[in-house]
Amino acid sequence: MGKDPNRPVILQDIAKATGYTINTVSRALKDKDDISRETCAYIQRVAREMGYVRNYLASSLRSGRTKTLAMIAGSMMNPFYAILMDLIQREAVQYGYTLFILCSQDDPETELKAVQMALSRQVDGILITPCSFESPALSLLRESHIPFVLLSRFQEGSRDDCVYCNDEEGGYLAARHLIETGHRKVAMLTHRQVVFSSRKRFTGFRQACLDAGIPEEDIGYACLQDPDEILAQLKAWIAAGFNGLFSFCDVEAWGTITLLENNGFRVPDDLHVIGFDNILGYINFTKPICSVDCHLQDEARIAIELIRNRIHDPSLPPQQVVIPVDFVSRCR
Amino acid sequence: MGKDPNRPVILQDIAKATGYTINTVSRALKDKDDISRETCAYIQRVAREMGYVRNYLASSLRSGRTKTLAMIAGSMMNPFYAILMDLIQREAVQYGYTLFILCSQDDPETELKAVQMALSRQVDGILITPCSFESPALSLLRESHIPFVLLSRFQEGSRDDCVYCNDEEGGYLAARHLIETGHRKVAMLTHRQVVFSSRKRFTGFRQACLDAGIPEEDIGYACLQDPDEILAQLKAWIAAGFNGLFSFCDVEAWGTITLLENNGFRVPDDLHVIGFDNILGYINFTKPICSVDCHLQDEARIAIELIRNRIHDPSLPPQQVVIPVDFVSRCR
DNA sequence: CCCAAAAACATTAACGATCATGTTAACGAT
DNA sequence: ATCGTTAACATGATCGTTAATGTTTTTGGG
Repeated sequence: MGKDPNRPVILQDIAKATGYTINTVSRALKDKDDISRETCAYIQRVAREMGYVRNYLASSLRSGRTKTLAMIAGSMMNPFYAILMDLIQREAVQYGYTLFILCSQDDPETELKAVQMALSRQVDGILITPCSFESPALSLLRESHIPFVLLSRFQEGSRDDCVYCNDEEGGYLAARHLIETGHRKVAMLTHRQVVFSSRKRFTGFRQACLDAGIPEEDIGYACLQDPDEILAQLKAWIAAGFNGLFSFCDVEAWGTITLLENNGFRVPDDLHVIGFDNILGYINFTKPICSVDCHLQDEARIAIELIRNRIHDPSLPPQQVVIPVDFVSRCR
Repeated sequence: MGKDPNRPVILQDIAKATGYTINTVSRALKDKDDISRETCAYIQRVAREMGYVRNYLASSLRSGRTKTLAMIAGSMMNPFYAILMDLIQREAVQYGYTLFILCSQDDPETELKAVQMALSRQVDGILITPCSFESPALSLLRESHIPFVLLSRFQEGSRDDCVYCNDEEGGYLAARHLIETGHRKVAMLTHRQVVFSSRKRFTGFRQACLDAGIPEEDIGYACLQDPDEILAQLKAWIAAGFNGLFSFCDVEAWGTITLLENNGFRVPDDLHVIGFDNILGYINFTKPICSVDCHLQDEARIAIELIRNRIHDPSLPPQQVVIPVDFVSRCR
């Protein structure tokens, strides 16, 4: 006839146990200031003893704030996103936020569903690296009037909140490093046309080459996905005397290095391959490569800062933060 | 005087628009069977047109099920966990679950907070790779009567639901591979004493060696964290004629390989290093190594299956699933 | 043609918390 | 002594949805 013994403790139980009302208990547990010191301490003690855990569903439904964020990224199999997610999670938890994770697998339809799911969950804000800027998910997001921040993505002329690194400067630094270490025929390789980042990085890359007096024909660029095509391109470059390669990112750089080594080439002797993101600042199980440090930890910190600002004041003007980069040399 | 135009559409709005009651709308949207076909279709159409998204807070509060799961793992910077998370997310979404992600940073206190947070969020179930089996988080979890599944963790004699791979068999296969490829002095190296997995893998490893007639003194084992100590141990082994190394996992194997190569050794010529987890089955940016495939995708699938079973029927006997492993050779 | 049963929808009461107001008593100032 | 103020708590409504029942209306069997 008794109640379920496994039923979680609710405010009502504490109210009954302490003789105060539910409201007073609620306020006491939130350290509101119109409860006397002793009552507050007493209620909190009893709550702790009874093993009370706040029901966020009820709390959020009433208050309108869930203290949850959603992160929507392509895939956690890419260490870049995984590391970013880890950093963001750590940052979010500092402010009492819990993080939903949704992977779009770089598929616009899945991404749209992810946004819908996040909206369904009444998240306070969304952190997203959209597949593209034509993504329907992004349109829905803009219509929904829910705070969101674009991670590592930036569209010229957009009014979305975003945080991204100085890609152009990064490309410039990358080229300058290659040039300073004696490479005079250099190229950039990217797998997927990640809008803007890729172009920006090449813009800076090219500029540094021109500034150093390298002629146009000695500045290579290719956007390829198929390993066979990539290998063919690499062979062509090497045959043409190219000896420096700037990869779009570290992950692609390692892929390229593995590809080269598996095909009898030697890195960096045949081709000096450098990357972007400086993932080695966070993990340490791969071959050391030179890279552009885009300070992911800062990006995570700022992303949370931006979303908090936006949640706090939806009328803020667009917040667009560019993170400065610097070059990390790991040459022998 | 009008209402907030950005206010999301709720059942009430649809009720008003269609002339039915809130309840009917709710039931129609859930395809319940005591609403006529036409009414159901009509309501769903209007709901879609009005851009209705279900409020999970209210829904969950009332129904008692949140359709959320929490995954608690050490860190997403470790690709092993990141990949597992990605796979689990994909699997979870198939069944309508949204995933909270919580990182414990392998710290028992943070882990405990993560569990409390998950409980606060009223998740339907928790997937966790606990720091240790003495973890207070695990105790809380057991007391809370909330469904949970241990990932890649198993404690002899425990009655927790869990899914893990056949570590002993994996170790056996690893050693057999080393032996078959001509290595007669072999060792296993592990960084952290991950309870059971590590011991089990060595048990199998050692057995395979003994079965092949390798004497005890030619079977090495070390559990070290400090890179300097690891390097010293590796040097000692190599000096003693050891030429085969079984790393606890792929990530550690790559770390070891990088360490060796940075110190003038050559892999696999000086030391053939193999790993565990077959992460290369999911990512492809690192040096190819031989590894034991523990079928992470199966683990993810089964984890979700187990948690769903447990949610559906809390009285089920403990479900403990061992995933068979096999060896993937990537020798040149 | 009556009654039982089913179909299709409505009504009411939760779920567990928080918000906006009430209420009471104590206190100091005038 | 009166009034206003504040401290400390209580009351009632509400968040948006779903579960448990009601209430009609229709249908079919004898």
